[in-house]
Amino acid sequence: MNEQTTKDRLLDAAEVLFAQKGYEAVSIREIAGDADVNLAAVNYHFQGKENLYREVLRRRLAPKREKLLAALAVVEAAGEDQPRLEMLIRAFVGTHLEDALSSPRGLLGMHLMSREMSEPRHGAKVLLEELIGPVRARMGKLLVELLPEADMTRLQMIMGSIVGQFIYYAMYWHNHQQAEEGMPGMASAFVSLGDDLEQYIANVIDHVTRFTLGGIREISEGGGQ
Amino acid sequence: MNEQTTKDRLLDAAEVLFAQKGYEAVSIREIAGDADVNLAAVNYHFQGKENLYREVLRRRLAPKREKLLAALAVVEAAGEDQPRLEMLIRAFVGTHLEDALSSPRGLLGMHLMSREMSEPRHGAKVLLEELIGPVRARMGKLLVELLPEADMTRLQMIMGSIVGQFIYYAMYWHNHQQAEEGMPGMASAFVSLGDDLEQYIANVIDHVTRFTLGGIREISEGGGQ
DNA sequence: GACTAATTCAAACGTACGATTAAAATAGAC
DNA sequence: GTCTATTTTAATCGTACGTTTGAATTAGTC
Repeated sequence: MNEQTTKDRLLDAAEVLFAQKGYEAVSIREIAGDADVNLAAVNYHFQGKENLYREVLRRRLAPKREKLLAALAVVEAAGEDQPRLEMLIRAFVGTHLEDALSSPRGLLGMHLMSREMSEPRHGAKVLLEELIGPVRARMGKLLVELLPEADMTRLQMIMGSIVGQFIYYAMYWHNHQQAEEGMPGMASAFVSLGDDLEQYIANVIDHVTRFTLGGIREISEGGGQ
Repeated sequence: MNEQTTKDRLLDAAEVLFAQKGYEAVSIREIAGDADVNLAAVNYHFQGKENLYREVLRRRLAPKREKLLAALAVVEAAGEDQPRLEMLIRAFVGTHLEDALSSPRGLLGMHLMSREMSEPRHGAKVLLEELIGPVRARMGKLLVELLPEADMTRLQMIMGSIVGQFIYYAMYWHNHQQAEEGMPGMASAFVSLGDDLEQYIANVIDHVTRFTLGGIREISEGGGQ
């Protein structure tokens, strides 16, 4: 009847719960219950809650890292006649967000990563750096190449502005979905950005790309200070 | 010897701990211990942990709301000959961040708010909306006035880009400070954005303002889609 | 089918938590 | 100084948590 192994059932259930509520708010009893698995299985297969969490992160983020590196490689290979800066931004934002659309569970990875970036958990910091570090390094190298006149601090802040927007829009969808169930008073203050995830993501990709390009241009033109 | 009331000691200790570790990771025993106060005082004065947290938020965010509304009023009063869009962005970002510099504890309010915005706690949602709702409403009204050609969705996304950057840079400082204590390996991947908070904040205000203005210009010029 | 290793299971362990209680101590009013 | 209301204190309650245990079950090998 159930083809999945106990280990996979646990990973699946844990992923949903961790993404929805955060690490601390989820008990392994709840995970085991959702996975229809005995409580002790968590410790048998993962040697503890913290490591289960790390495995959830790794499983979702490692493929995403590869997709991102591949997308950046395309930009690297592009000729100088092409709009490589726009390609770069769009590749970064688009790959991230389209991955979230690729499967019904894709969005969970974005929640997990966004949460972890805005508030790194102690036990997962090293893993997170292993997963996003290479992407950041490669993107940084490309930015240096495409914006040779900018110093390191400025490049760092540009990346911050991109990532900041990006995380915000991921969190926004998450919170917006949760807010809709039972908080009608909240809705009046929020203008809906669309109820269709696919359309929302397309909007965000387009907006962040153009907004970022404009921001970079403004900063680059002005020169120092 | 100690002039502060028990209530204030609790609020002060709780504020630091909640900002540093988040609501769930702090126990009322820890708060009472830091405040040098009996455990039961929390429930006597605040009727529970959740309400203590709300009072911490309220105490820090209510004055900030007033400062923001005052700053926005100045922009509203400005004549059309002045660069009101730039004034608006700078007022919003600057007031937020300069408040964080106004006292040694000012930064705590930013952490609390950023955390709460990126992941609203159930018990504090209504309070948060009461504190940031009026600011968002007034700022939205101003944006509509200054960017009459943009539709609601676009304005909403512009505000998202501003807030997203803003929260990211607040969190960044927070995490950066924590990362420095005992994670030297992390530093290699991060380019430091400065160790001086005052300089950091000045940089962020300037960067976010210019970046945002560029982004808005790019989006407005392009027109629809 | 017997033997072994891997897995699942029910039960319990120790701990930390938020909350409550009733007595003790303090402060304020007259 | 006495009486009352407020505040502080130590002790305890019930609960939920992550983890551990040892027996029961299943799967794999010859």
